[in-house]
Amino acid sequence: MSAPRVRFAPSPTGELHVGGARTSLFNWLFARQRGGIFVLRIEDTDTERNRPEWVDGILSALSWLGMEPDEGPILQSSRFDRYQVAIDALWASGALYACDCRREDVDARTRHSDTPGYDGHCAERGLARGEGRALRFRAPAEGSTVVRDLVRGAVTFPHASMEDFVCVKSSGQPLFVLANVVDDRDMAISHVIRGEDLLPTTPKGILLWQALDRAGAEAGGPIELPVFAHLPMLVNAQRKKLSKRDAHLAVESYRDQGYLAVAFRNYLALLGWSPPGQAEKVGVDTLIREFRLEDVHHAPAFFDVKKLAHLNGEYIRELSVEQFVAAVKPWVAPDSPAPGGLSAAPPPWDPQQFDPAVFSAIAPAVQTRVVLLEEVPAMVDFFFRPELEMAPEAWRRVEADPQAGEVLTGALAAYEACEWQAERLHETTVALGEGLGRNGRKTQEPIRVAVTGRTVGPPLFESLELLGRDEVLRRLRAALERLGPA
RNA sequence: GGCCCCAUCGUCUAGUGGCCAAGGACAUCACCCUCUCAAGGUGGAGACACGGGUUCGAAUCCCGUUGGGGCUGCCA
Repeated sequence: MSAPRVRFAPSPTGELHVGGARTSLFNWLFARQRGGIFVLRIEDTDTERNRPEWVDGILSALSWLGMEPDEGPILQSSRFDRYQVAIDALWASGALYACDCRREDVDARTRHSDTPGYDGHCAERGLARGEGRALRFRAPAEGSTVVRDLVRGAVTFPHASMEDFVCVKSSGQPLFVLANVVDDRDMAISHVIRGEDLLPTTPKGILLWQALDRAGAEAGGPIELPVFAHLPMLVNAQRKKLSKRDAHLAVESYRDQGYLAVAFRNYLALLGWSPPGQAEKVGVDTLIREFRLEDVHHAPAFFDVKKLAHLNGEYIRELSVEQFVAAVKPWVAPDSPAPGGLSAAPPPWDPQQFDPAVFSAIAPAVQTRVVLLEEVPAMVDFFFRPELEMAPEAWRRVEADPQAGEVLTGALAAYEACEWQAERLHETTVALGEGLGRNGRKTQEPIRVAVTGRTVGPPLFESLELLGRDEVLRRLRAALERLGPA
């Protein structure tokens, strides 16, 4: 069998959303596995509601995920002449008829009918093509069309339930089904891998395909029908198809939050499919090697951000410190502009204050404590902003601690003399606590809050070491002052 | 309403007639580790929608019911 040609064919009506990304991934995996070609086609026949600039977003999102198209983007809006040829051939062969019915007239006629949809009013009127007249496909009255689907098997659609559907608007513009079929023929697509929502329109496409064969629309004669594979939908918490209304759908927003592309891609692959064996965290090589359309699950899947986040944490921890530091750079020391269309939130400090050496030193401790790259700045901000941001709830804990003053005073004295090294600071602090009848856990808290402004954060004594004696003492004094006389 | 698809722990899934008193992962709970928080380790709770068949044997096959979803547009 020759190398397959597949396509991802989004309509640019928004940013690339996770459902589209999953569809794209399965197409891409299939192509890579078999040495095929992955085509990106932009379905923008509806000129009313498409925005050309969205194409850039789709491209950059695909690129982020490592799924660069081998061909394209090909815009349907640039191919109207091709559709015109197909429409003329179809018309000449009698596969189409003109219709000037208005929607409300059709509705009025069919309101009490058993068979909803268009009633074939214009089928035999012999109307000429022309302004204000749509073109409908003459659907067969009997028989059925079978969709051969790699994930679902053979699905039969009786023609009796199919209306004479419109495939050319009264404006002369082709509708999705027609453009889709003409493109798949022209681009020699061998496998149509897309969302299950397109399954019901597939028989229409097949009928159009066969009509095009009969009409001799292309010089080369009949073209073999592609193999279909309809992927289960991605649904929201209400089990409804993901729509633009659902929040947190844009792939770009995951990138901007600091999800790693490898993690995101790995997670996407787990939606509707699973690698053999027990491991879910698998590299792209395994994905490409093991992916099987035949093994794709049939039921819809919910996009679980919690699981994605966990996977992301695993991938973050797997990074070397150097890789981690490089990956976080847009969040802690942004260049302008950021690479790859990334739009990271600016760090809460003056860039001048950022010290790469300090950050690199604390990075290993940070790496196990974040699940998203965007969480990093808040975890290390106390290093890089002289005016400490004190979390109110953290300070309340200090105020509620009757020994807080003693701990801080004791620490101030002990740290003035102590060797400035994390392990020494640890021992010193524990000793200080013992004198007050406190364990290490209790002792470190007021100090941590005084120095970092929070009750949680990176290991305290390493942080103190990095901050330096003078700064630590300064913050301890400030906290003491804020606490007031005991 | 019509046509079509689907149905295993809360979630994502393994399972293709006996290896399943149903396995893994996330989430959750407990414990261990521990300077906080994480990470890590150990353990727990947690599902075959229901009813009929077929079969020596069914989560796996068939039928029905119920439930969910998609499509039904001169959107894609």
